[in-house]
Amino acid sequence: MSPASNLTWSAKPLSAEEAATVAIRDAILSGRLVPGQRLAQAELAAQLGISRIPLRDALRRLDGDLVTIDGRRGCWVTSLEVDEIEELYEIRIVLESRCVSLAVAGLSDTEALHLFGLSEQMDLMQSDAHSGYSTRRAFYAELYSHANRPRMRGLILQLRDNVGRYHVLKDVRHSVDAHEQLRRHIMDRNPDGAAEVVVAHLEETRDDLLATMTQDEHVPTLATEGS
Amino acid sequence: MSPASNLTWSAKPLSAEEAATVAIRDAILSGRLVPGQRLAQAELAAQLGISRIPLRDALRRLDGDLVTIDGRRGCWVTSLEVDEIEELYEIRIVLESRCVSLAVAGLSDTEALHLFGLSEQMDLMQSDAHSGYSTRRAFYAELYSHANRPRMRGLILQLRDNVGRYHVLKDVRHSVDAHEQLRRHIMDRNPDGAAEVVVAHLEETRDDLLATMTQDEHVPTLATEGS
DNA sequence: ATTGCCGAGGTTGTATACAATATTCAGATA
DNA sequence: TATCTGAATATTGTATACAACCTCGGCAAT
Repeated sequence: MSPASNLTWSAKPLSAEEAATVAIRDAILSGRLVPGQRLAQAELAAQLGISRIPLRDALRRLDGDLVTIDGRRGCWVTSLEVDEIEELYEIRIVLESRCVSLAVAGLSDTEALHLFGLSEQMDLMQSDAHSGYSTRRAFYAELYSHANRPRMRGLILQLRDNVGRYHVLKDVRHSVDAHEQLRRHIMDRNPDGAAEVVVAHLEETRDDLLATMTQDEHVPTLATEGS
Repeated sequence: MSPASNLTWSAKPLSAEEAATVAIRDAILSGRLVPGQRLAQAELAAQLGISRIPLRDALRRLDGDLVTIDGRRGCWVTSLEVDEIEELYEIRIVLESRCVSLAVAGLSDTEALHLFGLSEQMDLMQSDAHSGYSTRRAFYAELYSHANRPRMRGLILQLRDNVGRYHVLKDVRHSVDAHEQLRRHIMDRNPDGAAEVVVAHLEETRDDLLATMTQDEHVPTLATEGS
């Protein structure tokens, strides 16, 4: 159809709003902007070298997800309470169990093998926390794409990002263990087994996160303390 | 707790952006703006009596849901293909079965009775299609609020609105039937039964919609024909 | 000491004006 | 006749300027 040289979506002239959107999203996901932090339009626009108009567009686009806008009172990085995190994990469990089941059921041989290799690479190169998160996200994005449910996949990745910001650097032993089981179910084309592993992994991850949040008693709410 | 006189959220000075958001959303949900219809900023802003800036904010807020923005090429009312509608119904089934189960399980006596009466009223006053949809939506919004899952409830209502625009005036016999069964399960505090009824009802509604869409062969895609 | 009431400062919302890009239609050419 | 080119037109993106509102001090009164 088209030459491979142009398949890279080369040199798209990113608009200021799109650039601001990815910049703010990346800053929030990487932890440079912490939950509860105020997002002043003038300051952010100056930092990004753009006007307030495209910045406002970007904030509106992220509103209700990573950013919370409260009318004329301003906007902050969305801060999640313990109850909300529990609920988000519940939604993830419902959606991801279905999605991984569909994905594994429809895998071809080469696709299964590709995912197997991707999963092994993922467990090997665990450098820092942020790149590790990014690698795991890419793996699940690839895996879920085989379910042929684009809206469900988008919702899942959105929920994942929403709750992933709260994970601090922790031991990933049971994560590696779960991935090994998942690899086996992928090669065996076992949808139910894969769904069980994903559900168990999500529950464990959720409990770990809630444990650290409650014991630290450092639930970020509004963070009005300055630098 | 608080006097009923002030519980109506009285006289909130709606901003131009909020007014535009609800106006556009209502126009799309009521069918005055059909799927695929172009949304020219200048024209819409003039109709609403506001500038383009708050209108753009409103469109950005609806983007990805009821409105599709494609860079500098403009925005349209989101048009759903058959595959997308099937997927949205699949997500609804997964989420709503869980949500109705949780809601019915935690119902008090007075709450159950209140929902029972609401459901009966709903089946009696079936005036036109639009107000009927609105009434049913209010019932499910009330029912699902008892599940104490605000994010899940919001997602469900959003999905419901997204797919509800495609329903034309049809016979509602099986709908009345399903509601009667649901009422019984509500009074009996039967979560599993309620979930089964909701799933069956959603599947039937989905099949009806897909049948009319495929037989009419009038799947709205871009609708470039003028008035 | 606590509560209520201003008023200055700062932040957000909105309108206008301009720049950049997509669309369209006329005309020329194969 | 079909297709390609290019300029005119229309629409969107962005910057600046101004208006409206919220916040946070201080001060007075209970």
